[in-house]
Amino acid sequence: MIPAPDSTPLPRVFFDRPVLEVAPDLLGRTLLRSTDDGVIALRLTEVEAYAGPDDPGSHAFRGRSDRNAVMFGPPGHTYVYFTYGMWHCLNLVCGPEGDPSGVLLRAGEITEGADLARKHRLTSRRPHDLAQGPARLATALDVDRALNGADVCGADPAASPFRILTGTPPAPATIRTGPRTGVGGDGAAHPWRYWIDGDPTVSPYRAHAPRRRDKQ
DNA sequence: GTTAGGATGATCT
DNA sequence: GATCATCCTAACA
Repeated sequence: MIPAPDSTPLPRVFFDRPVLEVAPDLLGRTLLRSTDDGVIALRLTEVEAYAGPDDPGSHAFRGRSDRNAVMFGPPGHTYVYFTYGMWHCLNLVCGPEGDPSGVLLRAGEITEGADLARKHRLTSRRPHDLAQGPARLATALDVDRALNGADVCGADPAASPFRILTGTPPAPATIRTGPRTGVGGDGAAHPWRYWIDGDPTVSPYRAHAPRRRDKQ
């Protein structure tokens, strides 16, 4: 069977580029998540780039650790971390091996397997809520630390829990950029958040709000 | 429609 | 002990 053009898996060379090229290029692509219960397809609509060891917003900013080790590894693998005590977030490692860059997958549209995604997400009222926001996205796809370091470009597609398909990239004019969510300080200066303009699944922007430490 | 606050734990200083 | 690339609910306009 000859796969349709838009269902070709992206090869590793796709991710072996500067992360600021890869991130916008991921919009409109389809992330395939295979589980024992079925397949979920997600059309990516919002991502953020985390660019190397000098990016103060990046987990790799303070060097390599057990937690972020896969970011320093070869491109085309997942980086999954646990945050805020209850949520997971899913990233894709980019750039050549040794360059700790990655793309945070922030939001997308479930195009297949919505029932399965809904089962993973306990509270979601509307279809566009299912993967609207990085933690929701990871929850909908049933992603946790067990999937950290998974190969997205493995030789045997059947053996991988993830695959990214060519999909249908949006017209460049509809790609918007802005500051990243929740990144303050020097990191906020860079417009390294990318989304598809007007897409209902894009998460609402929340500016970085410094924690109040007053406790009278 | 908006906003404030609580939940919750690994990681790093 | 502070931080954190968040989400959800309740309360209010």
